[in-house]
Amino acid sequence: MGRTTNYSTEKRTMILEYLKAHKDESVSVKDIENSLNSNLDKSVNVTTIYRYLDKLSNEGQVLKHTSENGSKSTYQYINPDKLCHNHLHMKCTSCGKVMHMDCSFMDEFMRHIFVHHKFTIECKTSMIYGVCNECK
Amino acid sequence: MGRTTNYSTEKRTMILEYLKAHKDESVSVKDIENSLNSNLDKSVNVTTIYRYLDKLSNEGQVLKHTSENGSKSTYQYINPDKLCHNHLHMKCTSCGKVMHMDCSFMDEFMRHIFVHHKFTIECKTSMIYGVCNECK
DNA sequence: TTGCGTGCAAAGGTTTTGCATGGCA
DNA sequence: TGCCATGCAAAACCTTTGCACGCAA
Repeated sequence: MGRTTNYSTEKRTMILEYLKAHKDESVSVKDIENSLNSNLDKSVNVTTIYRYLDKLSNEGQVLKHTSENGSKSTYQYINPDKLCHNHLHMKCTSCGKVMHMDCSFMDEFMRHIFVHHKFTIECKTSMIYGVCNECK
Repeated sequence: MGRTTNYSTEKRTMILEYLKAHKDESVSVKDIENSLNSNLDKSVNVTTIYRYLDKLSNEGQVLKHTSENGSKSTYQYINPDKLCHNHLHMKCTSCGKVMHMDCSFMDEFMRHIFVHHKFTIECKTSMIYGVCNECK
């Protein structure tokens, strides 16, 4: 969790702002690229996006998920105060929204898994897919 | 679920037997390829493996998962009598073993998610990662 | 000035597709 | 015989890496 040097650059600001603006979703590199490069004068290279996302992911500021039936990873900004390693996440396969399962039942669930299935869940990399209320 | 024509060929038998022999794990195409092609006289092409896995996946005979921090998919054979769309699965990131969470608590969990989070889980594509008892 | 950030091109790895051939039913 | 299965090569993607240059501190 050691905070490394963190230059503030225009490109990084653009990427981070996109992530913050879409904090309810888990977005792909393509999403970011397409959005940022619609402003033709201010473009960001894919490599830069990958590297910065990787950095943010290591610092715990975004969650990285590699899932669904493409081989594409998606990334989601998380509020610094959210303890995302303590609860699971549910992603709507229709609209892409990601919900935090941060309720008391989560603890019960983890305990059950641990006691009855002898399995220690790693929330950070797990993702539950399904359909949200609005999309039904 | 409509059963399509299903030719029985030597290659398919080889692949299916490998899957059955590793039904506790979710295996990659590379795994299958490497294993089958250690018999130098009887080799199977990667394309064939992909196409057959795709077919089996559509028929519901294997679960396809695209996860973890590589962009690799893994596949797991499931017994025809297992109702894998009714429960979640837990995969050990260390040994690759996949456990079926088919217990009564699962229903309770699904109900909680549905009632309190207004979210309908799709078990087939979801995967919970963590570490199993033996690997701890 | 120093070291990190960025872009470009190229490479690496996984998965898909087109096409001709082979093989089951 | 009529399809489907297979292999090969190539293409399509996503992601990573090397290297030279740019830029924040």
